[in-house]
Amino acid sequence: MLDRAVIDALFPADLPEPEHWEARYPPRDLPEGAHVTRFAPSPTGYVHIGGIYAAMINKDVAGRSGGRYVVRVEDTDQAREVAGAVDQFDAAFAYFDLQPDESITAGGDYGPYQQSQRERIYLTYVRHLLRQGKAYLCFATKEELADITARQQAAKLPTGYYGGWAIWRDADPADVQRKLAEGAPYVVRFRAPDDAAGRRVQYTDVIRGKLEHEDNRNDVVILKSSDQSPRLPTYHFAHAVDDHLMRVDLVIRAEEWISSVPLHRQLFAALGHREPAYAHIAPLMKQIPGGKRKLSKRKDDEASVDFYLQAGFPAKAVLYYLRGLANGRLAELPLEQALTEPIRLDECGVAGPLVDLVKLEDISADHIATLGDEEVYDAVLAWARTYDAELADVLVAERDLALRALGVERGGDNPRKDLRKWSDFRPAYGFFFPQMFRFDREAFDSLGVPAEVSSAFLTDLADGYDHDREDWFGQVRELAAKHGFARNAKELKSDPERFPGSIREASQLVRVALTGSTRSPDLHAVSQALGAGEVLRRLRAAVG
RNA sequence: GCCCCCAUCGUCUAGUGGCCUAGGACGCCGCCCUUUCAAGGCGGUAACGCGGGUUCGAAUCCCGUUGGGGGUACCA
Repeated sequence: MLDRAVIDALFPADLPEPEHWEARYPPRDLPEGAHVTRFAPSPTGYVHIGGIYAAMINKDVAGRSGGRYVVRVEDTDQAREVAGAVDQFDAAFAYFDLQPDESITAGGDYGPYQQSQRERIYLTYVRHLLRQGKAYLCFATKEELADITARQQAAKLPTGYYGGWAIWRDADPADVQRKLAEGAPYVVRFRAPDDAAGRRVQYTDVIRGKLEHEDNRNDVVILKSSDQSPRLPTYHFAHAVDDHLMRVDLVIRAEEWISSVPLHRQLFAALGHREPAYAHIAPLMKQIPGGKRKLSKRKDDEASVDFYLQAGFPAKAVLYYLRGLANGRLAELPLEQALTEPIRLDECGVAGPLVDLVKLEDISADHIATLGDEEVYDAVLAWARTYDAELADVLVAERDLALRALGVERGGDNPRKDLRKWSDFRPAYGFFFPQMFRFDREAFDSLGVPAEVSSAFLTDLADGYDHDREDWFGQVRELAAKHGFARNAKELKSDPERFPGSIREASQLVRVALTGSTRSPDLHAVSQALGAGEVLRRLRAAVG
């Protein structure tokens, strides 16, 4: 073991002792049974939808218990850091109403909430471990490490830096000092307990129950290379320091961390910190040909929160869907109720669910159908301001028209469900606005009605158009008959040669003329929203 | 290679030894309604991965196997 003086010389002279930080971050004064949870994203890009999922569960469990929910940014990997990521986190949390009780922006008594600013805290504990011989300096090079791994693989041994393979674990202090004098860069490794090899450990996961593992025997790196500044810890060590000092007592995180639990427990024990309870949630998956895999930031658009924001899925619909994934019970409840019911950890599934966008759209359409016209208008406008500027301008200029359009067949017992997300507004309702209306000649011609018949029919309709007629559709019906259309599809079918089409085709001519599409809400309602002038203009334009 | 997690209709799931002829929701298919498109109503399709045990009895317990997922980094 190195002399204390040698160890201390490695650190700033004014570095506090652990007691200082203990006093600075005292145990929280919280009611019995309250939990402190956290979400710890790394700023390597946009937020993953799985992150929203985890954040939602963390926040719900903490809030429900009367505890605290904190967001801590894990920016210890400077090489992978993406600028602006933290702001994106905040924007995503705001959209989904998942604001933390404590974070970089929200503040709090247990900060800083960004690991790159906690260097001195980590150094205190690294020095503490070093002085006790529970950690040591390692000068192994990349090449040496790769060589160790290769030899272990060849011998079918577990890979890692442990036991006899750990070349600096029991190095002669003189050799260490010589390296130090040379200025060779080093990392600090945790000294796994000597009796760890072959030992099995058990712990109880809040979601999965009893879990058993081989104990950790790797001397993992806890402090990254000395040739970097600031000196930052690895995830594992930061977890053992930060979650203790932030007084987090319930760690809810993704399943990929299960294998690290034995290590984490050793770290907590070595530091003399009380270990938190763990709850490992199943990762969100994606269907791929022949199976499924974890949603990947790189490969899958729908892994990104941006995807949901851009498409304009209402936050509540996404939350409702996610809650249903976490607790199946909630999926059976009405949305508003599911949003307020607690998420229970012991009801969380252990198998990774597939993200089903079709289901999400269904949920979302149902939800939007319950919204009032003004609510939809406001939401579409808010969405359009960042994702469709042209639409936003039109919405502002034509507020009344927009509201009338949204009023068509919405509300009541059987509302239209043609909006699954805000980006559906333009294709579904855009035609209402003269600025965005495009007559579709191709759709018009594809109806198969001879041009002279359709022209005569629509001209006739326009000439005698009665906008306020009580039986509005009656005039379409009458003129269709006058121009030789069959009264119904059956009649047309009985003698196809005799008619230019049926009342269906006649209706569709009017529909395409007025809406530019063969699909639209009720024609009478559309005409009323449009106004007589616009109806006539479109009728005549279709005639050409 | 080594370690770990998981396994019911296409999807999310209910199911904790007899209530299971395996239930619900979404999707899908069909029919009804209808001037179109949605919506809605009604009906239907569809699953316990496989092999051994234990038991009077297993989707449920045990073992094995297969399949999927994850870890094994100075990424988190």
